[in-house]
Amino acid sequence: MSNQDPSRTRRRRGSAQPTLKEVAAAAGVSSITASRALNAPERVNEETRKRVLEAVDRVGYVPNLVAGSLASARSRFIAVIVPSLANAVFIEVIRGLQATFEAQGYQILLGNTDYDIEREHRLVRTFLGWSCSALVTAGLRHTPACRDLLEHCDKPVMEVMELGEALDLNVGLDHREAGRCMARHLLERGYRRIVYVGACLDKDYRAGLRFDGHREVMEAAGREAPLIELDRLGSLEAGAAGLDRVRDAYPDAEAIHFANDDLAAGALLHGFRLGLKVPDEIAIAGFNGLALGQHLTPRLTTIKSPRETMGRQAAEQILRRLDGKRVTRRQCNVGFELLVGEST
Amino acid sequence: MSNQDPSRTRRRRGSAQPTLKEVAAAAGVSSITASRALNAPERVNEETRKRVLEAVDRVGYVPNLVAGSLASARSRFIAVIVPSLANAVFIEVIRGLQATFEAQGYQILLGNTDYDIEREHRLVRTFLGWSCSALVTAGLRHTPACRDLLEHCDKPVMEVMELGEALDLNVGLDHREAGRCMARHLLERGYRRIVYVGACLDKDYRAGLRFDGHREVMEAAGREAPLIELDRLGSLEAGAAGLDRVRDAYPDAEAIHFANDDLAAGALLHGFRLGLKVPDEIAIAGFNGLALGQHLTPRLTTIKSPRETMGRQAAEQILRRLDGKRVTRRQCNVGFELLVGEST
DNA sequence: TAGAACTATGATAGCGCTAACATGATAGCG
DNA sequence: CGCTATCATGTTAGCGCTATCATAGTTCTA
Repeated sequence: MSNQDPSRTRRRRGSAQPTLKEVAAAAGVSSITASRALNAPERVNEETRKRVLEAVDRVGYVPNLVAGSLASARSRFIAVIVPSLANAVFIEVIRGLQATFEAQGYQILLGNTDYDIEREHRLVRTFLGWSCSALVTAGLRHTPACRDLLEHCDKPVMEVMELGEALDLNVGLDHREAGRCMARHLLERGYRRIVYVGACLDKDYRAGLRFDGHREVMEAAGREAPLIELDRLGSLEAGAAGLDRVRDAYPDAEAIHFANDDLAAGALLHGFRLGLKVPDEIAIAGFNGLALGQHLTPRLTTIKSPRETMGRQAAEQILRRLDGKRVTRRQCNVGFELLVGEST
Repeated sequence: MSNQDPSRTRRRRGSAQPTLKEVAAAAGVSSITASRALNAPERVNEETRKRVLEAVDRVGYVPNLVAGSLASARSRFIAVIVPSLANAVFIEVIRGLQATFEAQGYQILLGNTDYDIEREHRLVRTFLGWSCSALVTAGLRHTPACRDLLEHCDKPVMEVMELGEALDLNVGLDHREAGRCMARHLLERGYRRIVYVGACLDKDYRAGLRFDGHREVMEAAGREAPLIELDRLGSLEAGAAGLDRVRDAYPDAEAIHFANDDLAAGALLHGFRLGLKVPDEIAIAGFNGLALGQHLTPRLTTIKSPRETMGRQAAEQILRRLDGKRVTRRQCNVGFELLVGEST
């Protein structure tokens, strides 16, 4: 059986949507002129541009960005990779990135690693496959293969959240120093038996860095630095459990340095339920500077990091680089601020 | 000055990355076989597949998804459009969507409208331009042009959060009924002078629907339904301000029905700072069932909606549709649950 | 054992757009 | 006035992949 119509050429129909060619025909110009009218208006006569825009409306044209990206070998995608969406901290960074990038016509591709650097690697591959314009990832730890990809992809790579030996661009803060800062504060307040409570420090290794700073200061002061590690990531429940575990394991503890505000707030609220006097019976400190902590009674002592700003700064640096400007300061320390409440 | 080598054809270099063709050459097969080895393994001999995969590793091939999408006229993108990233509610829905879609190899394209349906329209255009496989948007309200795009794009369109006259698929809950439910609860508890406090009800119109339900029940009971509208969206600060405004404007109010838990928790915490007895002096109720409310003392009475589940269900329905299966039940009510705490 | 059905692979032609080069018209300059 | 510079537009050839059709070999069926 032969083809019913051998003269008919092979058929393939894409999206059935109107294409630039049709717009061009409707406007009486070539398709490249239509393309320019949309993407580089200054290169086209005012009159012509108007005609093209009218034609766009008339035929209901929606640009095929996939085709455009393939042809130009670049997309207006920015890959953003974070370890978790459950943690408000990352959401705020994303918000800063998003606001800045969207205003410049970039679209964010969001990836979630669940604190797994293998998944990070997979996400990086995928996003590179989308010809993203730049990559933003939370943290400095990657698999060797992922490192390799990032180093050789020839796109701006931004590592946010922490400072250190970065691949390319880096906006963040010094977590070890933040840990030291809070430990010093607690010692200054006169507390001596201080327990650090973290959750999954292997995953949330930045909290691990803060603990390192904490321990450093404690040991320099000739004090021990006991650690309790919870097995669930930051949540109010986990914080409540943490308080119980400290009271159980270290009945004479005077203060608890929590790895983050979720845990600390959970402990504070739990302490309240138990009728515990904070900070007289036990002092509580956190990290992040979430709004919640500042609305509790007593207000939570914590360290505030400028997360949305961090996102904005990261985005701005990347945009500068994408505009062809050399970025001189590749590393940017956004710092942090000790907020002293009544909980310590 | 002529070209240095006129015989050389026009040059254009894409990403300088290895392509499928190179992989194919390295594996000694045609590029289409290499393509199949990666995308339809069952259509290729076991041996051949292995050789291709080795070649992929050898040359460091990263698939160009843009080219693939153009050729196949579909991408593994799912567009997700939410009004805000500042609101934990949407984040949780996104989490549900993300977990389900990512497991199936789909990538989420996240868009944020800032509660502006014009921006929603722009985002829909952009995402359609990316040949996304499906669209998820929070809510049933769109500009007419956006409606039109969504109706004619021939892709699964999922409207989440609320139930109603949907374009295509719909997973959500009945906000009006939720408002009724809480109003009934407050009346049953014996409160009579009840103030509803919302924030930007024109934007957060779902909270407006809940107020409608609330008012309906109040009026049926022969009671008034005073409304106080704040000008900042849900936050602890706004909730504190809301409590102050109610005490100022309605000194004899017995209960406050807040539009969401952020406001309610803010009020509860503020009341605590003021030394106000809740619920004796004033009862407080919220909506959402956030973890925070359940950790406060007194526990917040609220209505819990299964947000992550909503995301998962939405994703599953879409996946079913994308797999070619007809979805019979286009509308899915995920319901809600009244959580009675000690705050009422 | 002829034919159907299936398996494994390949050749070819796009997908819809834009980079690179080309062209013709007009303006600017000494 | 000839020459270059600039502007507005067009022609052509891909970007890297996959849909479609084609082909040869193998297995199954009656």
